Amino acid sequence: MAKGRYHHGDLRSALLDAAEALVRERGTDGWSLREASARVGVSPSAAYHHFASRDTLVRALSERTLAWLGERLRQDCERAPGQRDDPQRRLIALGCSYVSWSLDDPAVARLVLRGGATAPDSAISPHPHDVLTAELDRLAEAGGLPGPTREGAEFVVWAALHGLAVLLADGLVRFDDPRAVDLQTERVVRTTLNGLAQEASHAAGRPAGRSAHTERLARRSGG
Amino acid sequence: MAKGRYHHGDLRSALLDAAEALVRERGTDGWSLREASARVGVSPSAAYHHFASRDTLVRALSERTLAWLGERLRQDCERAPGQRDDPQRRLIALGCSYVSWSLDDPAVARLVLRGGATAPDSAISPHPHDVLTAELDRLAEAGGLPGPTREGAEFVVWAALHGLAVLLADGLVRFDDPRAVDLQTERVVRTTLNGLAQEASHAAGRPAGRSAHTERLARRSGG
DNA sequence: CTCCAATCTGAACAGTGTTGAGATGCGTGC
DNA sequence: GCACGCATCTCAACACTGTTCAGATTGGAG
Repeated sequence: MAKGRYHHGDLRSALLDAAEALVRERGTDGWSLREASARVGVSPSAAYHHFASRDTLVRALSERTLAWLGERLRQDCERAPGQRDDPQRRLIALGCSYVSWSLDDPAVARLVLRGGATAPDSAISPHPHDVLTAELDRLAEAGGLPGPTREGAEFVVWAALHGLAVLLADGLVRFDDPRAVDLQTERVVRTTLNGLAQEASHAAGRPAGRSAHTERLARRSGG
Repeated sequence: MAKGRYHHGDLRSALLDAAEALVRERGTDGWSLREASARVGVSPSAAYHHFASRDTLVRALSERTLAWLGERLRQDCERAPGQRDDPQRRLIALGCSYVSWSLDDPAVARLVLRGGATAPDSAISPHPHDVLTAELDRLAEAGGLPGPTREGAEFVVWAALHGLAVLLADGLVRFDDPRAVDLQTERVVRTTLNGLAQEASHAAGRPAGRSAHTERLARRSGG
């Protein structure tokens, strides 16, 4: 469409589409702004009327994908197998959705998960992180996260899921059977949630002693 | 040293040093092979007698750093506070060392953790992953991972730690107080290990139903 | 129908990774 | 002590990149 026209119509999203396709074909960094422009049938400099720089384009693509992912996570929570209201099942579904996306679309996932798009403002809606937070709230209300355990629980669950997603997207971990990915993800979510729930009982023990890192910091600043 | 000499002496590691410094100064990707060569006082093409491409240089730097990190993790396990033989304490020390490194040297960490260096062969010794595995073995021998829980436990712990490290290195998560990082890391390790240890008792429940991902796969291949 | 502002083009700039032909000098064999 | 081979490095060039800017083109408002 729009072949031969001087004004393209919606060059902005056409460029985003081309960039996304190029990321899939040539890898996260194996493409150029000029290539994307050429694919859309437009001169390289045309892109600069829609994006301040190549990096801005990448960031925009990242935000678009992140919003799409947020919506997908939300939907897959609803479609969770078993009783729909089991908060743990929903979190497992969220995790599997997140991880399997990064495995099915690794190049794009690398681009997105590398950060930069997750800038503070950037009106990404729904942001994946917010979807996770909401599900954890649901679990807490159902009594799955007793006492003060809820606070900061996002970090723990998010780190575990994000870590698995990144390891898979970067190819640092491989599974032969695609079902193994789901099983592994389920295990990670279950383990993390169980560990969190159990936190209250073990809570007596305060973290004792400084870690090697804190030691280093203290030595450096003369503390 | 070696100023003005035609033959540099040890250009290979000099280039690695220059690249490492540039990564710290200008960010993970904000530097060029030419710049590194110039800094060493050598023509750009000289680098190609030591590295097949820029990417090879990056990978070599990555491997060098990974080996250094493995050694650091190993040492910080020994220097764990409290009783030196407590396997959980050792694992917490390992985690704090790993995470704090990625926070203290984020640009280099991004380069390394992005993968590619962790190729199957690449004689990285000691590989950080192997150090973790060894510590988990130690924990299992001490009875901390009952029954079949040990199998695949690396994935869970590694994912959680890696996730936290990557989130911090990419700036997606920030902590004001540097002590908070250690506390958060300790929480992640504790939670994960507790969750794993508890796995045996919950083990009756088999993973029920397919996730949305497996559903998609099944639909795609007509299963 | 005219004109404006948004949009796109074309040519140019500095800088990039990479290559190949030739200069240089270290270490080895005599 | 000396010549020579070969690893090492230089120089010049290639195609390509992101980016800029003056000017051509056009859809839509008045």
